[in-house]
Amino acid sequence: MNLLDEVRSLFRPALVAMSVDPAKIDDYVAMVKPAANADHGDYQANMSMALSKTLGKKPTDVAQAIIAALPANSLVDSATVAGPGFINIRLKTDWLVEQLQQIATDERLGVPTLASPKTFVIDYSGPNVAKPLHVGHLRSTIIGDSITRLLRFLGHTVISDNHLGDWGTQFGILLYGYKNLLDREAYEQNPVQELARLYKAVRILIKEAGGEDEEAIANPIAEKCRHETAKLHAGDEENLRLWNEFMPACLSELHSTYEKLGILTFNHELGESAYNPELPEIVAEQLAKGIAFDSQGAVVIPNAKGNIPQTKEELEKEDPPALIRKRDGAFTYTTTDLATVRHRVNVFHADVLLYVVDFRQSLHFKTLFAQAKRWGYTNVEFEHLSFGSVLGADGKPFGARKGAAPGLVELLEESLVLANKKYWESYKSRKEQGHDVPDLDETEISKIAENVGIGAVKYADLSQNRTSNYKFDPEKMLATDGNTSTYMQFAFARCRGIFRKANEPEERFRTNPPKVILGQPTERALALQLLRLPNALETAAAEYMPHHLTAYLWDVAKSYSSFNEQCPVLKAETPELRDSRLLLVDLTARVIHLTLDLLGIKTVERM
RNA sequence: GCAUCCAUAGCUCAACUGGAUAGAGCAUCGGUCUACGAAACCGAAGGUUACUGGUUCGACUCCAGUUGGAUGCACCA
Repeated sequence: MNLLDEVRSLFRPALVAMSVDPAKIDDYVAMVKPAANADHGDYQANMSMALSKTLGKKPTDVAQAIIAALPANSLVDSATVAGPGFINIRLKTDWLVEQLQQIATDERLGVPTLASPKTFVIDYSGPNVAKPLHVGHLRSTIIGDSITRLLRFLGHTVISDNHLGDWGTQFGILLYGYKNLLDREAYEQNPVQELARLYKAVRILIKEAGGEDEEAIANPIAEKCRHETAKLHAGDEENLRLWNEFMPACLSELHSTYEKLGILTFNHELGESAYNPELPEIVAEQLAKGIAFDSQGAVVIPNAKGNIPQTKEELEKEDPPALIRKRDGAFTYTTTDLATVRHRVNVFHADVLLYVVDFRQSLHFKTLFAQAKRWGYTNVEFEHLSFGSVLGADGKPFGARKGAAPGLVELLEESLVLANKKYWESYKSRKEQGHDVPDLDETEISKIAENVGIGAVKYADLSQNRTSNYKFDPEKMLATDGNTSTYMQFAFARCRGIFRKANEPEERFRTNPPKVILGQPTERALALQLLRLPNALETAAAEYMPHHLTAYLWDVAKSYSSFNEQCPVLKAETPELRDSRLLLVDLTARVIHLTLDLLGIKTVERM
């Protein structure tokens, strides 16, 4: 049950009755929204002003007419005209009470399952497996993880595929390092650590050899690394053997980081290497179909406009074509991405392909999607879910080339230590105040610190609009006050604390819920927020924007805190009121738990 | 040079896609605990939404231009 849709459904017949242009009714109905200001009621309808011209009446008269034409219903308490022609709607409290009772018995808390689910293939994280993850990898990984969870909860089939960078220049670096700088003993003891050391050591050598521009052709070390990569791609036996030896180590390192982050296991991890055998055939097919062309010794595909600009003048005016086979015969990531499209549609039967990748690749995806359509994938929806860069304190992006970005594992570790410290601070101050504070065992405390610490890092990122750039500020990321996961986890822990003290099984409130009494304004406000869950999830899913979930959580948790302040639960005046409030508390806990879970963040019973 | 994105309170960000008085959090100032958890609550202050025009009942949002920034632009991925 979606509150907003319920209200909107009343306006449709009213607008039809007023003979509004049928083609535009959807647009007008969409002008029913949650009230921007709670003083104006629960919902507001803004179509009267827009309609006034076509109907030739004053906006306020139009509003009156719409109100008069609303069908009989049990949910609207009052609909009044305000200002230049706004319609303010207040819902019947009795109706809210009924809805609360319904969602209490619903495992999905009122969120409907989709009538027509789709199959999504979502591509996110996609790290270079030879490098340790840094803060720049955080966004793709956790945004993708959250979108996967959300779409699945709504009922879609979501196949997650981690398109690993496992075949590129970074292996050339490892191969060069292995052949020239290896500490054999260290490698045998701990291959992952030694490979990481080699990787860093070679990067430093490259930097020293080439000065600022480490990719300069003149850089002898970089050249040797490229040579190793080329040999690998050409099937050189030794390099291939080493690649097979390195991969398990690299992957286990990567997976251990994912585990620390607490993200879902990928359904597939088909990296670049997986598609390598298909690439020659793909280029051949596209050439044969006349959708790829020889150009200057390479094979290219047209830009999104369908052109292949070649001269300097032409290239200055529009986007370049993309290479799918280089002059030297090697393939590019565009070729590989075309292979992934084919695989995801033909083998995974995707209806929608999602790519959670940095906004800097938007030109690449624009070109890729256009080519995929020319190739025949016209019934598939392509979405590049781009996100902004991670910026340093100076406001400049952490270029992958600068290599100065803080490591992800270190950041998580730092957050965890801080959360542990906060726990003991809280423990101490509560003891001093005479609270009855249980002495938890060490494993439980470290579990709490982990969930709070990791949650803080994830939430800080997910709570921002993904399209904007992201200033990496450890202090803000590790903050535990304000709009943070800690606040939500705290609200949840308080809910659970009440139930512990009440000594009541939650089951009673979920199988045979008591009648809710919405006497206090804070009770009603909380109830309304709880009922808005389906709407929040739909909004977040429609735009693949997890920050709508955090905004909703923040509203719920704030409403709960105010309620908690003003409405005693266990000491409520009557048993009926106590029951009513216990139900609200249980629902709040369930809503917070669910929404945090969709963000990939865990709750804790105590903190 | 061309293209994409961006510019909102001191700082970090919202604004449900064109609606009422542009909202939060930090930071600042003031008020709340013999306790259902103060990791909290209540309040104050803080704005010419970069600038200039335009579109219309109505613009942070759409259009044009200006300034400033980020990013991308054929053999890295």
